[in-house]
Amino acid sequence: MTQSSQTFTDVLSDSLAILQAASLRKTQSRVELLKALIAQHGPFSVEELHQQVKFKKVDLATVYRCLTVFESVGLVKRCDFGDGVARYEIHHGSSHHHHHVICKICRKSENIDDCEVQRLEQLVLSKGYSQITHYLEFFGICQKCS
Amino acid sequence: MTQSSQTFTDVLSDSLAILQAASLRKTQSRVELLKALIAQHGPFSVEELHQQVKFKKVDLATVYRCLTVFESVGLVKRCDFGDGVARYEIHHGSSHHHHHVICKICRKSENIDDCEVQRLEQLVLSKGYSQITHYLEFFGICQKCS
DNA sequence: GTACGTGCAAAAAATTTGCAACCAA
DNA sequence: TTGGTTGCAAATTTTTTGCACGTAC
Repeated sequence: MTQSSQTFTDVLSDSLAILQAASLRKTQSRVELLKALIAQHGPFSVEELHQQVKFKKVDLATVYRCLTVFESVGLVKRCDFGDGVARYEIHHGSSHHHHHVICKICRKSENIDDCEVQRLEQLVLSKGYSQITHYLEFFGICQKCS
Repeated sequence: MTQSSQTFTDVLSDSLAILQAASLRKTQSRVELLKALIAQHGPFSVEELHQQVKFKKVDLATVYRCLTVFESVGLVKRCDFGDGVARYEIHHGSSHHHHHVICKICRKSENIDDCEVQRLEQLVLSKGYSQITHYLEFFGICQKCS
């Protein structure tokens, strides 16, 4: 697993530290969401996350708002799997750059840890763009579905 | 330009042939949409396409329905730029595999014609997935916006 | 105490669907 | 003729926003 070098508790406290460093309050909603994001390896859709936290009285609108904030401070990464639903996964110190393979049928994803795309970013740089990032996803049909 | 090896007319008639080969009718809405998709290099959002064809009495729902059909026969490619809006670009014989750089601010895109990612697909293949495709987009800020 | 955040409800944006009329083959 | 398509309207789905209240610091 990508994030096994740190325990759940480590990642959570690091995440909370990032929140506080950004002058963001440690509210129950945010803590619950972070716990959900860290406990299982995402990416999760907003709806999936809401399912996990709504019994703690966390509203769907709050989920949207928290995820937006989390993304702005780099706590989560937004992923788009081409189906019109935004997904988020936790991002922390020991979670390195990676991509996903998404099953075209069940929509489950698996990590792809290799990435040779940095070189291509040079090309983009030479076209005059700055602050370049890239987004790479693989689509296929997993064994269970085929 | 990517598709300059064929003229507008060539690409349009090829596209219409694909439609007919798939037993899909050559309706005015579909022709107008294809013309819009071919005339300028996309990708276009559904809304942008609708703006281009609505004076021809093509309804927004029809745009959605046509694009879904076009995608299912490989006439267009769906692109997600991570902003929750689906975009489509024409795909035809002489339009080769490519990616985009998307400006984080104006959302305009430019083609990236190099792709070395095929090798990575081998890795995905070895994980038991079939019918693998990949999706790669670059994000950055273009000169005009920075 | 004072912002910042939240719940709730309503609005907005994006997409899908039902159905009668239309039209391409 | 006739079944695939469309326009229109309504319904869903996804996301955002306004506002008064709650709460972290």
